[in-house]
Amino acid sequence: MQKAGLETRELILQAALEAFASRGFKGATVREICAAAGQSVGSVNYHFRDKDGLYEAVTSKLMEEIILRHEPEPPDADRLSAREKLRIFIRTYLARFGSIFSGKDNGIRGMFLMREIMDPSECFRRTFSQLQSRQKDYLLSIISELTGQPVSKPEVMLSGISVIGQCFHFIFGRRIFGLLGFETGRLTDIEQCVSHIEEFSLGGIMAVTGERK
Amino acid sequence: MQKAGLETRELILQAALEAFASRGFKGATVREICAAAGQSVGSVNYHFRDKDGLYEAVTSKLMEEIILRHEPEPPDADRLSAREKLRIFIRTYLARFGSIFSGKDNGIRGMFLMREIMDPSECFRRTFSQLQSRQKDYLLSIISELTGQPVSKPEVMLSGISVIGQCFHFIFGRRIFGLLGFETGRLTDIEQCVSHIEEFSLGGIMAVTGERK
DNA sequence: GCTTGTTCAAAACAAATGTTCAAAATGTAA
DNA sequence: TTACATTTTGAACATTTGTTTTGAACAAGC
Repeated sequence: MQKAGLETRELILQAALEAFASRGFKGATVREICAAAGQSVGSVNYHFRDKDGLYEAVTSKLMEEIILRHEPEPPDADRLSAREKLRIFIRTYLARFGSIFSGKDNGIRGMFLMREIMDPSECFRRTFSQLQSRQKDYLLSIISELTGQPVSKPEVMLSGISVIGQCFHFIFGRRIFGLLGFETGRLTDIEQCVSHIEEFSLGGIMAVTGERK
Repeated sequence: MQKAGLETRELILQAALEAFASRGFKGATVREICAAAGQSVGSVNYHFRDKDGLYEAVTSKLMEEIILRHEPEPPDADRLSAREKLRIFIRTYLARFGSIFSGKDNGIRGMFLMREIMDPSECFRRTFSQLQSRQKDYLLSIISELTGQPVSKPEVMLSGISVIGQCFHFIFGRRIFGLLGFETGRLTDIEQCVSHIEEFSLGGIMAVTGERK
């Protein structure tokens, strides 16, 4: 395998990610992708067999990148209080998904993920499920530690959904905040969002589980 | 205009909604739509000019239906306490959007909406923006009344996003709860979800705005 | 230098898809 | 019934699009 071969492969993958993200699998054409990559139409057949092969390559590459960056538990978790862990969890969630949904590439990867969430391919389903499952377990353990209640308690699980729901909406909602009518200016400061979600969630968790801090 | 004409128009609209929702604009073909509606290919041209016209008809009809059912403020709002208003707001949100995202038609309308959110047409943008804006205003007024703080306060707006975020995730998350790894069985009881979001949000709002109930 | 395997470009092909149109069918009113 | 408007049909057309193929350019090994 020659160096040039790998390079054009990457060029096509990048162009394909953008095209699939913004126009979907059917909407994106291999001609358009190859043109954007400065390659000829035949190159898709050579490097990826066909359009499906290209799509799968894009998906698995993206999921690999994401899963590499998404270790839910920080390495020094042992020395942190439950409250600190919660704050770090929220910040990490916002930072990581924030960069995916509105990062340097204008949220292209986020668009791609949303399309996959709505209509998941096998590769995505497997990877994402595993990713989210670990994240959920860690979050529930934090809430459990915070409240002294077992993770099996309904209130703990429901609180977990509430926390994730807020985080997700602060990220995903950006795309539709123009529609939602919220003032979006303040939300550029991630740390302020983190502080809000932390305080709000702590108050909510305590209220739901009947504990007082 | 004859009666039969209106009828086939509706048949095509229904089939088109399903096709567009599950396969997107590009993915759905007019042949497939017409076949599902038991009509010939030419009928789209006759009733809707072309595929774009059909799509716009589907969108505007759906948005009309939705906007009719989404008056945010209940008629007897004056006689309710702020807390009751919040609970009703949450219940209404879950019920209405719940039926859209997982109702009798298997969430087809929700799928269509998600596609529009990601890549909004002009008709959708206008209608949805107006809808969400009224909903936001009403929610913020509730929170303002609840805390005695003006709606302009950042904490009030942030709390609004937290409440909406939870509601949205309890609905939308169903579609990906299988992926998320949460136990989804309990969530079939809407009233339990309402109670949780209400308690959690009250605790959160009070914690964030520094009030005690 | 010759061969071989790899990479790439462009033309060619076949299938699909949106659109058009003229004729047929159907319904309505006189 | 007759005449007219409305609706439906399905074949035909032009375009788009995924795929295949053929040959050239290029590097590496003998």
